[in-house]
Amino acid sequence: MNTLLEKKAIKFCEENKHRLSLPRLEVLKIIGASKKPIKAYEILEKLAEKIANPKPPTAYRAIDFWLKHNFIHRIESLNSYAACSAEHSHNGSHFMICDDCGDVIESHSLEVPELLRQNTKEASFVPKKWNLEITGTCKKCI
Amino acid sequence: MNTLLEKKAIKFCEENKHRLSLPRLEVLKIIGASKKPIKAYEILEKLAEKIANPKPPTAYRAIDFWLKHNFIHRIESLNSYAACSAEHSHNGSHFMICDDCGDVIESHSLEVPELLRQNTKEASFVPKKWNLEITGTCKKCI
DNA sequence: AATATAAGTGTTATAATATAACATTTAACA
DNA sequence: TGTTAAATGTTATATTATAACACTTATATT
Repeated sequence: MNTLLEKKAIKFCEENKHRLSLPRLEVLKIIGASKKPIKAYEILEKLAEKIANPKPPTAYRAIDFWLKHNFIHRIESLNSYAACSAEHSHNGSHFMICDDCGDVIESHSLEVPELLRQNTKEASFVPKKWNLEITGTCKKCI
Repeated sequence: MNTLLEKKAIKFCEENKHRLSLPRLEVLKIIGASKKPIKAYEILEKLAEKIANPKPPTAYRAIDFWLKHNFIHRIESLNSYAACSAEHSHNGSHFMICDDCGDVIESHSLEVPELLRQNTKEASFVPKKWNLEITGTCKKCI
């Protein structure tokens, strides 16, 4: 039984001639199944249930692969990784991180990219990727 | 000869009854004097010119102090620290990071905080801090 | 089918970043 | 001047991430 994310991954790898190896697939599944952003060494622990005695590079390589292709995001302030919840591919990300319960909400407001366009234009800066992280309190914890 | 940043720090510590200890002062000077964001262990190296054989916690404590009081920012995607270039105190930051030359430009556009206000309101999220990092190419490197 | 090649993985070791824990010192002030 | 809170010194270790190189796998020729 494949999730949407896995299907997307299968399709992507076929179309782009990337190998959907066991480490890649399992790492993506682990991140996709996690309710909250997950840390590299937590991924590695879970990976050990599927692959014999995996080492950090095995996890990091798969993480880097999915990051590069925008299947997952890195939450910088948490050193953690989360599946991208957008349908479309995008090269920016936007999170609200609750200090209280640790939940992370990914936002898909189109206003940020639009704002960036103007903003970086003024500075003559050519943007490639962007990341916005907001900490505070989510509605469940108010 | 004290820079503006140091004067601000002296005033702040007096007014708030914090100690402007040697590690704190020197760490702030080091970060303030750095043209580009500087890493904790680079700060530690420079600190060794002023303080005998300093250890990581000495640097990190001072860094944390100035972070907490908004004198410096942490550039998450670089694991680096930079003096805040704003006059006013603010609890958000906004950087453009050049992939090419490594320069980091701090922006003070007021549109981002305004956007956040609307955006987080919709999600019933109460924001406390925010950080926006944009990578790309700066005008010198285009 | 044999083979060349590029992509990817396995493995060992180590680098880079950050913090816990506890003893000691310093400053403020009752 | 003794008490206390804030801060530092020091040792050790936790956490996060990558370099380097040998080996394997898939693909695409010929």
